[in-house]
Order: sequence, then C-alpha cells, then structure tokens
Amino acid sequence: MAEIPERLVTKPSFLITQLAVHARRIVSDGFAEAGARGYHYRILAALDEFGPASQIDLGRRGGVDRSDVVAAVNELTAQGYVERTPDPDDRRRNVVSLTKAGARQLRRMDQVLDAVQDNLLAPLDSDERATLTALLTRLLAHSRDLPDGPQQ
Amino acid sequence: MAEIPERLVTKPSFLITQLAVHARRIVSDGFAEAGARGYHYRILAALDEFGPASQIDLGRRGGVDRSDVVAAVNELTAQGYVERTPDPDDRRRNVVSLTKAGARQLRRMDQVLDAVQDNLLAPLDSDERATLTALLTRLLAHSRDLPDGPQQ
DNA sequence: CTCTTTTCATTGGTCGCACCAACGTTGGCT
DNA sequence: AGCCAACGTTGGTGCGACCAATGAAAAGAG
Repeated sequence: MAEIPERLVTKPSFLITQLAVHARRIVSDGFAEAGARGYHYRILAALDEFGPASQIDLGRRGGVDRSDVVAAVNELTAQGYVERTPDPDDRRRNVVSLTKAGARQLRRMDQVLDAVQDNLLAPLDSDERATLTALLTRLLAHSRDLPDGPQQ
Repeated sequence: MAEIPERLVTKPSFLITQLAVHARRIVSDGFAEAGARGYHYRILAALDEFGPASQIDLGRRGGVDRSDVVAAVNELTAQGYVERTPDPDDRRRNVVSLTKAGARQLRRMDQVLDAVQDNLLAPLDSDERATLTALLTRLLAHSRDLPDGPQQ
C-alpha cells in the first residue's frame, strides 16, 4: 500500500525534489548534532577555500542571499567560528574570516557529509556514482546559466 | 567569479539539493500561473489514479502530512476541484473525490510539468535521461525503505 | 458488552531554505 | 557637488516538511 501515483514517479523533477528531501533530512540531522545547519557549511567552506571575504562574496559563492548571510554570520560569530571586522579599505564592507575553531567545525561537518554520501548512494557502485554525479553536474551548470530565475 | 567551493560541487547531496531548488522554482512558477502548488498536484494525481479516498490515504500516497492534506483539500474544495463528503461507512473519515474541473486542472498541471521536464533535462539526450531516471528511482526506493526518517 | 487502544480529521504550531523590498551608509563616477 | 551603485541590515513572504495535541469514532481485548 501507499502506492505512489505513476504521474509522480515517472517525473524526474519529482524524483529530484523527493530525493532532495531525503538528502536534506540526513544532512541536517548530522549538522544538528554539530549545532549547525546548511548555510553555515556553505559559508565556512567558502572561507576555507577562498580566504576572508565580504559578506556579499560569501553569499555569491555559496548561493546564499545576502540577508541570510547576515543571520548565518551572526550565528557563526556567536559560536566563535568566524570573525567579522570592518573592512578598512571599504567601510561599507565587513571582512569575515575563519577562526581555528571554525576550521575544526568545518572538518567535523565534512565528516558528517562524507557519511551522508555513503548513506545516500548506498545502492550504487562507484561507476554509477560517477555517472550520476556527472549528469547532475551538467544539469546544475545548465540551470545556472539560465536567466530563468533569480539564482539570487 | 562567483566560484563555488569544491567541497560543495563534488558532493552529490549538494548537487541533488541545489538541482531540486531549480526544479522547484520552475515547477512552482508554472503551477502558480494555474493558481496551484505542489501539494495540490500530488492530491489531484492520487485521486485521478486511485479514485476517491480518505484524506489519510491521500497523504500516504502523495507523501503529504495529514495536517497539510487538510489545508490543501480546503483550498482545492474552494476552487471546486475536489469534493469532501463524510464517509457513511466510517464517520471518522471524509471521502475526497475529483470533480470534472479538478480533472481539467490536473491536465493543465500535467502540461506544465511536461514542459518543466524538457527545460530541466535540456542538456541530456534521451539515453542519458533514462539513465538518470533509473538511478534516481533506485536511490529514492532505497531511501524509502530506511526507517531513518519520518517519511511522512 | 464494557474498557482500552487505535485511527482519522483538524488546529496550531516549528524549522530551514529561498527568496524580496526598503533603508542608511559609503564609494565611484562624472 | 550630485547621482548612482554597492553593501549590510532589518523585516518581511512562501513553500515544503515536519510535530504535538484534541475530539470523535471505530476496533480490539477482556
């Protein structure tokens, strides 16, 4: 029982959004144990890979709206994972930088995510995983160079 | 510019959730023009394929929480797309059934979704689309028989 | 045939993500 | 000097996905 209508199950858009629900659930369960959420990871990752940045750049790199960056940076600051200082060269900006504790938190979150990938992709062998990743990457790239939506 | 951190772009969980954002956006843009949203489609689809049902069954089939079914059926009733009548055989239940206008609305929404699939999958040829669908279907099935989450 | 447990609809919340508009300050451009 | 664009911030919105609690009704246990 609980049969899912054909109409839904045959639509890639449905498969993707439903699988995303599952992915989001296990990711945020893991993150919650570390006292974090998705936006935090995106910001920490951007800081780690590109160095200190303004909030607007952090938002662009992680696909986070600038108003949401404000809230996330507030939270990360309160937890001691990032520091926010005024930019002396441009007083409209803040410079956000990663602390040592922030780098450790990022490593913790990376471990959570590694476990999540294994859980999520369990039924696939490594060739299939590569195929899936390649297909998704192409689709995501395509979606990004459409002016079809805000994409923030 | 706006380079995305490696950490994100290599994680299938990120690819899936981000692609889902895009899918959701174009779907709900299309549905909005028809005065509808995602839950409405799931309920109309379940009614069309399995016939009149109680609200709890509608929720199970479409993966919608029963409290959300209440709201969606309220809206669909107000629009004249479904009818809600008490079940004479079990007075705890309502029987929800599709009206003719509801069937027409479902057809409209199907057209929206067909266009969405083409948009979403534009970069893939038909073999690749089939491969993707098969992989996603397997992953979704796997996620469903885990007691790892509420799954509704 | 009671008593208890389960089921269903409904109400009224919560949370995360993805947005949007508006405002004040600051920088750049001319 | 004047104007426009950029940045941070506040304060919203909508959707999807949940959760807890309540009252009514059915089902099961004894």
